[in-house]
Amino acid sequence: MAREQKGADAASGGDDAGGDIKIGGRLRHARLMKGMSLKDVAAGIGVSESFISKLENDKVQPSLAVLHRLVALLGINVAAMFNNETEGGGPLFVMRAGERPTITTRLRQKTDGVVLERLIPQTKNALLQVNIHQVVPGGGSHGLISHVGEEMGYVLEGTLDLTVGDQVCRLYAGDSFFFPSEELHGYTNPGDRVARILWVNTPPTF
Amino acid sequence: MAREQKGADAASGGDDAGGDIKIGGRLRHARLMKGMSLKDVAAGIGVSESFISKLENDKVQPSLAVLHRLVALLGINVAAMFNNETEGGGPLFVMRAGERPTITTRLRQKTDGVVLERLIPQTKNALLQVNIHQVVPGGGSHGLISHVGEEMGYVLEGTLDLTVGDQVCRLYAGDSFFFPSEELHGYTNPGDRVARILWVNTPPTF
DNA sequence: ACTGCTTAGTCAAGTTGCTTGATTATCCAT
DNA sequence: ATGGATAATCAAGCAACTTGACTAAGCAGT
Repeated sequence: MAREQKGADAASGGDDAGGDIKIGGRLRHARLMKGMSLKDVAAGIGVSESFISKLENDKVQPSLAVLHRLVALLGINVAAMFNNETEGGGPLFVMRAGERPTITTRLRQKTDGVVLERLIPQTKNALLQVNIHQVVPGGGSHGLISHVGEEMGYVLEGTLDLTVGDQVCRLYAGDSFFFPSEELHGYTNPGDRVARILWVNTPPTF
Repeated sequence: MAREQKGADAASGGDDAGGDIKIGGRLRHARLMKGMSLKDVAAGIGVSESFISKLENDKVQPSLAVLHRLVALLGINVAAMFNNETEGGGPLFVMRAGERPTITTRLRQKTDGVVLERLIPQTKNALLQVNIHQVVPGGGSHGLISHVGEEMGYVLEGTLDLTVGDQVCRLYAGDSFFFPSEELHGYTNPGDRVARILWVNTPPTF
């Protein structure tokens, strides 16, 4: 009686739930962004902790009701789960060295001579935000930004005085840094030539 | 889940071992940079896991023999424990240009002559994973990885042939790229000198 | 309706990574 | 020796997460 049975998910390679779209990774990302644990999320939407675990590992598909509560709690929208399309032709998006858009950010007058150069497309639901900050000598960003997530940077050239919390650190070309975005952070260029820093944020939303 | 910081023992009166120099934080940083667990380190130098924990929490001072094995395993030198540079206390994590661990990784696939240089510590639930890939001429990684998330890169120097899905693109110094990690991707270095690419993944949950 | 299959969701046990308290072993100074 | 400090171990515990067995609800097809 035991017939050939499975075959259903053979195409999608494993024990994921039914071969549907995989949203687990994005859910996990959004959760980690908010600094929540499985238990937090589970309690927040009224399901079990293990169920969230299975969701994030694509072992199950949530019902619409659950999904709705979930995205509401995580501060994302349902659309963010499904559009994995980068606009344009293929999935690969390349921006050439001289052809990237530069944004002169003078959010306030405190942002002296910082030019942002966008390295990746800014889709609305992106998980990454990467820019090259060009800071003129004496310039800097005294942003008292404090958002969730993590950020890191790599000094391409020049010198940078980076302040994070109450730590100040002078960075030179080739140095890299990392800190949780909750910390207040700002920077200035103490050198006498332009500093260029490749800066990575996650996530850009919220 | 806010991060609990405890921060009480800064005044050297706490339960740290003997009021000596505190090397725990640096040991932990070095360990995280290598992406190792307490158990890994403990097994690597032949002590118990809990002992490493106490070391990193400055509950105990290692013997010279243990310290020697420790720094050998972590790829640091004993001097790095005692020069009172910036790092140690706060949330900011800085890796100097020449001091980053390089991992001659043979990822699962054939990874010909690719050296990874880790730019940020590798914790379990990190949202970012950033490395500099050093690819020798003719070398490359044909990783058939397909995980959830996004990734991007920035060519620091050299030339790279990047394959994503069925697209192939030749990249030069200063170019940047971006694609969703679900796509199969690999790369080779078609040039005649080393290529260095700053590579960002999110999330590294696989 | 009934039967059977699939699957969202729960409960409990297991795993991992780390911390802590109690205990033993080792060194060093009287 | 002998006692005290402490390096190091063992075992228990905790928190975050995963996994397997189970329950229940939906949706087919006779």
